[in-house]
Amino acid sequence: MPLEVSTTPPEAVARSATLLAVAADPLRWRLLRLLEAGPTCVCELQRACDVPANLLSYHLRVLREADLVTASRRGRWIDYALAEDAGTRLAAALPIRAGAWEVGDRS
Amino acid sequence: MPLEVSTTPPEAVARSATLLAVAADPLRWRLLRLLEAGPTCVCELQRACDVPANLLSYHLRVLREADLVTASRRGRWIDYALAEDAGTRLAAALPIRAGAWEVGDRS
DNA sequence: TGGCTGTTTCAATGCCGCTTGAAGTGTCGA
DNA sequence: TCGACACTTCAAGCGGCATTGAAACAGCCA
Repeated sequence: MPLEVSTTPPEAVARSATLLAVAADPLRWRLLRLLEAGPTCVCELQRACDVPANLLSYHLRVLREADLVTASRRGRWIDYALAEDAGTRLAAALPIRAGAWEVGDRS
Repeated sequence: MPLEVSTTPPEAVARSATLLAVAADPLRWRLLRLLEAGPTCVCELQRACDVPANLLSYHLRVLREADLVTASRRGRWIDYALAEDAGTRLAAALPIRAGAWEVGDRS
């Protein structure tokens, strides 16, 4: 018998991997980190990141479609904010947990 | 003054993003999860994942080069195991932490 | 030694995501 | 209504990474 482990369903693996991939881009990583400080309008993000506006917009869209951030228009500007569960969902998407090798072995 | 945040150095961002990208592949995600149960030889991983041997070897190499796993030969077989700090390093590579929105807003 | 299994490396291909330039939408002020 | 500003969308182009097939390497056993 070849070591029976509770196998994770393929679509759950895909979801986790995809979510991690969203955070695994340097620019998006930075955006998430910036937004941790609170809602921020695009122009401010742009000043902080120094990238062309359309590129910024593209990556913000990726974050939005992953439901990691939300956007809301305020007059002429658009504020982006971390989704409430963003941190939780990212942490949950990791394949292993910190210190896991110590507990190990759920039989 | 445009919201002074302690900015993360570019190479640190790159390291984190790269590490996350390693975990963000479905097959590698699965391998990490499998290895969480303890050291496992390649042939067993192959049975669990159902992928060609050379492809498996490629992804194990990626994990090895990211220092997320270690390999050790045992006779004819090669055992792979999670690196001790694998979980810690992955968790530390996330741009935001769970529950961060609650503390939020340092004005 | 020769053959077999387990595992890795090499070379080549194809696809997907990042980047870029240009055009489009929406809002405000003159 | 016109123009300026903030931001998004569209259409290519390019590069890197995952995948594949074939060959190489390493250890065991006859």
